[in-house]
Amino acid sequence: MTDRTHVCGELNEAHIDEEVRLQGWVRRRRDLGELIFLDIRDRSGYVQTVFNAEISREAHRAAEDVRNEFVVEVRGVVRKRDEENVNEKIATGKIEVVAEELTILNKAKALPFQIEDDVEITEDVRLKHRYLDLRRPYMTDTMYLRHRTTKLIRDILDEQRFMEVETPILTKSTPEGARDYLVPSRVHEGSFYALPQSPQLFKQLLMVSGFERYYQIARCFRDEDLRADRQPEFTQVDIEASFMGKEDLLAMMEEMMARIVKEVKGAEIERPFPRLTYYEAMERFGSDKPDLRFGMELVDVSEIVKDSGFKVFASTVERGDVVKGINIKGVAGRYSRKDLDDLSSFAEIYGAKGLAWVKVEDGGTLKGPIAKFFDEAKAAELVKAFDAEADDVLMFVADKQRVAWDVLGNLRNKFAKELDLIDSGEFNFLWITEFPLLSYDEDSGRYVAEHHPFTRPVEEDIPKLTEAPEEVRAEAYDLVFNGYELGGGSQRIFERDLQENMFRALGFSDEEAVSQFGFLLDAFEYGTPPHGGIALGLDRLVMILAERTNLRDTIAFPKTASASDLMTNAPDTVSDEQLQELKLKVTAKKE
RNA sequence: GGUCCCGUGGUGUAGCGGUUAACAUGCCUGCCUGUCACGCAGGAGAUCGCGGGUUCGAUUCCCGUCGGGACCGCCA
Repeated sequence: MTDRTHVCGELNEAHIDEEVRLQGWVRRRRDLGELIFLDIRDRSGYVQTVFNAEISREAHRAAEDVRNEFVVEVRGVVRKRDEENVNEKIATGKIEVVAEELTILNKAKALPFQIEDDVEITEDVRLKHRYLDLRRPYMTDTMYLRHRTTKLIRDILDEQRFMEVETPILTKSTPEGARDYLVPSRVHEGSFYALPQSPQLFKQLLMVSGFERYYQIARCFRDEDLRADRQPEFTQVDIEASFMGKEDLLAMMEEMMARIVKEVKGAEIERPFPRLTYYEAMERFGSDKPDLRFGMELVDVSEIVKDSGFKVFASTVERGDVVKGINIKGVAGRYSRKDLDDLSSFAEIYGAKGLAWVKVEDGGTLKGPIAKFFDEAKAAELVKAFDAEADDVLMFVADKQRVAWDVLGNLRNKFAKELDLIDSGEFNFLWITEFPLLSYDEDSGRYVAEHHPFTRPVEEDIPKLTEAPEEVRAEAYDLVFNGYELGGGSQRIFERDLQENMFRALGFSDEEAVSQFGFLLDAFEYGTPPHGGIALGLDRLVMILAERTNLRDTIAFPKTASASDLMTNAPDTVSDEQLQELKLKVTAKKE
């Protein structure tokens, strides 16, 4: 076996009359008797080869035995196709290779599914045969897009004098945050490593080390339930910088995003990215990761409806909650009374008791089950508040602020999708700033960090850390891309006493703080520079760029919704010997 | 932990309280010199996910279970 001389997808008219040796997979075989066509595919694409019995009886004979996905070597001569035989649909369609010799390098059984883009295959079949699924051009293309994105990120950060440093995978379990994946230690019986949820502490310690600009394409692990955009192991572009203010960091990230979108999608995006405070994002869009490619903003009508005849609304405002709504433009004719009533179950998912609606008719008249509660003046006020016209539908939620935000934010996205309001060619980035530093957790009866415990409070809010923790804003920023949370970062605490105050605000005793994070507190005493950073979800970035709605399609070997790998059958039981070595006893019921 | 959807030849689907379980594609055989989703003719291939129940009879209805998917909770 000799090396190939060319790759299939790059053959063109410049190669006419050249003798070539190709190696690849048989994409498809078309047998016309004395004439056989084999499409030969490699990573670069595919090209048609012709086996004509009149040219080589032997090669033709060999081609008769070939089947789809055999790996073959074809020696032949590139020929221009006759005008009528040109295939405009493929890159190599103007030429073909006249085969003189065929060697079967390896056979293939009939496949569980065809290697094509346009076939629907259920997820479990794809995952069980992932190596075949990845042969499909659209999967190969996505993995290549991922590679280019990653490469670009490395190039850009390198230009900016960032250095890549690897941090441990076997690390320490710390309180706060997601559930850890644990790894038992053999050497230290009864002790466990944890897989990192992120390299957070290590990257901050690298700042103490004076590395100044660090990055890592880092694998992270969180043992929480999965979603379409959440895998138990995922990849973060992890970045940290000393002596680099927030503005410089955000500007650099914006440039990175712009270059990636340009390179991968060929599109220009506007900079600087818009910024919304957390509160504004929630008030206007009901989400801390709003998709700004469409409008449909939330409107607070509490003041209008508080003295209306509709008791549900009035009493909601009475007890200090809110009535908010959105205007779904031009759909009154499209949705029946039943369609709109049925949306209540959608609202209930997010904890609302229900959903109210009115249709707007000519002249601003309201129609629907609750329309009768609003007199002419109130109706006019509502129409004005929503900037409503005939054929609009107004949807209302009367509930706690949080619930109103959630329901309407999700409703907004649902309708945008349903009404096809989103231009898929648009790339929308924005920053969300001024997150609350802490929030009160009812279950544990204490404050928990919204971002993480190392996030720096906004300077002027620091005094409030003890008396009014929920009012403290964080020096944090999230990057939102097309309605997905792409990443988040913050300026960090770098002083021991402030960090200790933060731990106290989180309800840690000083002993607990030292036992869990003593190494960090100690490090802060040896000259720690001001620093901050950000982490981006690489899988999500690729997912959005590849226009997928599912993270699995951007990961070569992903897990199912129940966190298993159908190809290797992980996780799996282990032998008693292995357990004994680790001094572990399994109490789970055997199946 | 919870809610919802799906499970039928290799693959993707249809179907129905009693069927010879249908269609497309793939696979196998034969024919074919310009195909490129080649075509034509023929053929093989299904314990209808698994267990239980209702019924004279269940692939079909019910319950459970397993597997896949989406979502709520969870994810600093």
